[in-house]
Amino acid sequence: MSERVRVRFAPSPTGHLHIGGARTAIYNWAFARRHGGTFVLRIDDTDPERSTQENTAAIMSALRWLGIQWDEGPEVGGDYGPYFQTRRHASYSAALEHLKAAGAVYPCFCSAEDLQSARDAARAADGSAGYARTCRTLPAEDTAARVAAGEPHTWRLKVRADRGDVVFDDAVRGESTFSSDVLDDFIVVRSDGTPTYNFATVVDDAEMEITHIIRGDDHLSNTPRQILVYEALGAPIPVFAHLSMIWGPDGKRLSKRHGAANVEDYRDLGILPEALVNYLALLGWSLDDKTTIIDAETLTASFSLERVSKNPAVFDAEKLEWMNGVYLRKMTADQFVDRMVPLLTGAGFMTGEDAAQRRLWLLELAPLLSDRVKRLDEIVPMVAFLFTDTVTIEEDARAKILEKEGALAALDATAEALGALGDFSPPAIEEALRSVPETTGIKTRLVFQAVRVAVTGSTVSLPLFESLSLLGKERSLDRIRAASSSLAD
RNA sequence: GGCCCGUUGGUCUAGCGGUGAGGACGCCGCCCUCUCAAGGCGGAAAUCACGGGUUCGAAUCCCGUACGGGCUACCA
Repeated sequence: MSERVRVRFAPSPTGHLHIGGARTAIYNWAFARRHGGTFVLRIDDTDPERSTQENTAAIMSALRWLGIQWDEGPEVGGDYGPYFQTRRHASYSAALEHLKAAGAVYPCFCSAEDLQSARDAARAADGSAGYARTCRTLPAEDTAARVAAGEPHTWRLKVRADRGDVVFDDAVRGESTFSSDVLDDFIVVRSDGTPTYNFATVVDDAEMEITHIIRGDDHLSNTPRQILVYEALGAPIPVFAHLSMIWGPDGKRLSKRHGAANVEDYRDLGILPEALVNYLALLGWSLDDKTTIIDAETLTASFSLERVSKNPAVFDAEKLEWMNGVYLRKMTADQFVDRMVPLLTGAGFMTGEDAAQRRLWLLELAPLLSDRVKRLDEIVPMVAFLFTDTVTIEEDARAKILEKEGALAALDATAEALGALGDFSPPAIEEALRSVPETTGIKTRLVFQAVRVAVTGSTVSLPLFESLSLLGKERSLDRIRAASSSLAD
């Protein structure tokens, strides 16, 4: 592995960036960084039906959001472009010509329908499914004539009769062997002249001098075919590393059926990119026996294929959220405020201008939030009471607290104590509030809860003294008095 | 059906012939405490899928079985 490392992430833009794809990208990226190699992004858009530019843009923006920078690829360029398969036809036809000249490929005139029925029959008979090589033995003069006459045909790879088993050493799963009799003469170029996936990827990977192919498990069975293409092309065979799948809780491949399955779903839920990268990095790879929080720097300094686990992993959204909370708590107040401002303006609580003017106020609010939030989207409901003129008191909060014996007296006494305050700082408020139980004999717990309900509308809220201080004296008193008079009725 | 791959607490994992099988999430309890969190401490939770070997000794090595997954296209 002393050669220079070149790896690639080659998504097909048939959808947005999936969690599984994101992990594959992270592993490739980390591997490249670890070895001082090159990480290339290539868009495998050879499926014209489902590939869209919108998806390509979404994938790239998701990667950038994650902090996964590619060294070569769309928008950044590189010496091995173009980086879209749809623009690489010249390479594929050149490769095909090369194979034709070498006699490594032959035309097949079978129709898709015939192939299908032959396949069905073969499978029913003996379980085999490969192509019967009907056209392989056609005389060369005839096939040349038919091709020249424009008869529809595909091109198939002529697997050498003496090839034997295909054996390769997968960097994560070890030695894998595929028996030669499951290797049929598969199609490399379709009747419309476009390359099949197994052909296009190999041509590209060979031309781009990719040294390590780190990809999903679902490509494991394709690997022997691809090795055959490398051999036919006379290109060096890269190291393969197959990553196991990411499952939903039901043991099926993670998908939209399970809820959020795309990177941007998690972004919208208020997950931090560094938390998602951390979580995915450790979903199938480990640094040692205890590391659970790992930053990008450590990851890119220590990632290794040897420590990638072979078994599939169930995606645990709860653990991701816990981890997100860890990152949220690690942020400084300034960083946290930067993250919350868009949410507050988005909720219509304040304008960007307000946010700038009230920066100090926001900085006081931030630490109250960061300790009790796992996702950014929990912030808005938690702070809503600070941005409304009045507050709606929850039904059972009213029944459970305000209608209790002594609550009314507690509110009145609190209004009085607070009204006398000049300094409306949390410590001053605390002192005033603590005096209420002393003078009235009402339990502290009831006093505090009554005030909390009156001011926030709920029995659960941010810390009381700070909440009152942030709300301001006037609004706090208004709410306490309003609750009191509603009770007096 | 055929071919491949996988199997350590509910989940992610450590382990690479001799451990009381370690950590994390989640769960439960206690402490802290103005509610909720956060934090601290403690606990329950794994016959290492099962059955055979190999070995003085297997979660670790070998062979089967079961279960799960992937591939089996002129999709990627």
